[in-house]
Amino acid sequence: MGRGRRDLWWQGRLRGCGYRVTAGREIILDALTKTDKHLSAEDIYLAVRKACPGIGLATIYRTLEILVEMGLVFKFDFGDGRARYELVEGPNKEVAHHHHLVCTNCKRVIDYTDFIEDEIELLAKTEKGLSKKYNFDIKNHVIQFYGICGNCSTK
Amino acid sequence: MGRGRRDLWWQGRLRGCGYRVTAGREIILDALTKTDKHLSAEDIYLAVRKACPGIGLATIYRTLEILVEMGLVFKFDFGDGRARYELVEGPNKEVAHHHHLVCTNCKRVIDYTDFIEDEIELLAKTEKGLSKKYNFDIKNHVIQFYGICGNCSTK
DNA sequence: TCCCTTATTGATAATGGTTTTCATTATCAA
DNA sequence: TTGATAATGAAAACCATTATCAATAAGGGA
Ligand SMILES: [Mn+2]
Ligand SMILES: [Mn+2]
Ligand SMILES: [Zn+2]
Ligand SMILES: [Zn+2]
Repeated sequence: MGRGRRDLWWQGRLRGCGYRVTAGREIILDALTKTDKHLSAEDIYLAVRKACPGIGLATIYRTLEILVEMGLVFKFDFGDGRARYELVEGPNKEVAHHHHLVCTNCKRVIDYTDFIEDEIELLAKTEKGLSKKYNFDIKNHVIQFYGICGNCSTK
Repeated sequence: MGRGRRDLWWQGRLRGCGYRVTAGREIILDALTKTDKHLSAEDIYLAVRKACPGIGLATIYRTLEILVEMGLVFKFDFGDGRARYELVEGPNKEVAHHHHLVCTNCKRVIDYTDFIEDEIELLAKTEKGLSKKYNFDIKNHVIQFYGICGNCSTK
């Protein structure tokens, strides 16, 4: 396992898109890599402040916008009034592709990877058909199930 | 085909949930029934003003919140900074269940019903499995494909 | 290594969709 | 018809996100 200077994998992608490599961008990407939660911009802001106290919230938003545009990060709306961000894929694919169960009552979000194989297969077929019929270049997809989680239904 | 007083189908549901039947609610539901577009609160406000000039924007928001909670209306986020609303199902199912293609460039939204049969079948299976495993009562789902539409890619 | 161009940043104000407040009005059961 | 109370409109408040702008830092070239 490589032990060299860490987290170089995304630097090339940033530079390739004409962006500069900065401490803020490194630490934000770091925060997203280290968690399995669905962080809001403010969550990231607070987490990142420890290692980089001077950072501004605007930088968080600007960086996230870039990362989403580059396809490194997903931006989600789970219905709680703020956007949530999640790494698409880690350097060695530690983050698996998955879909979401969203509780409309407590806003809890459950990642699931069960049944993903069948879904992926169907999605591939559907994407191909839709791309052709609607002349639409599909980049990614969102599948979310909404309902009431176990915690909320027992009350 | 019945010809009696129109649009009574939702009145029972409103009352059943403890809500009163009002002119505003009727006309808002009417606007949603009459269109195949994905209306924002302001779109509805402007459309409804013609028939009900005194109505306030706050009433639109309050009514939509109720309709979403009752399951008569879907609330979507297509990434253009405002929520979009769409009738779940008309009185006689004029509105078919469908999914969406969303252009991340121009924000255009395409409804599609192709491939829906396979999707529905898979979703039913997936929902059953997820409900049991995660003790989650699934009420509905969202499937959206993101990408670049034909208009945007030719430029 | 130093310079220079310019992308990036932090602080702050502005924006704008949505929610809240509150006094007035309308619904509907009795 | 009446009374309890839900619903409404106008306006202000809220608050996540974006824009502004002067200061700073990245990095290609000398
Ligand atoms: Mn997730
Ligand atoms: Mn639609
Ligand atoms: Zn819950
Ligand atoms: Zn487009």
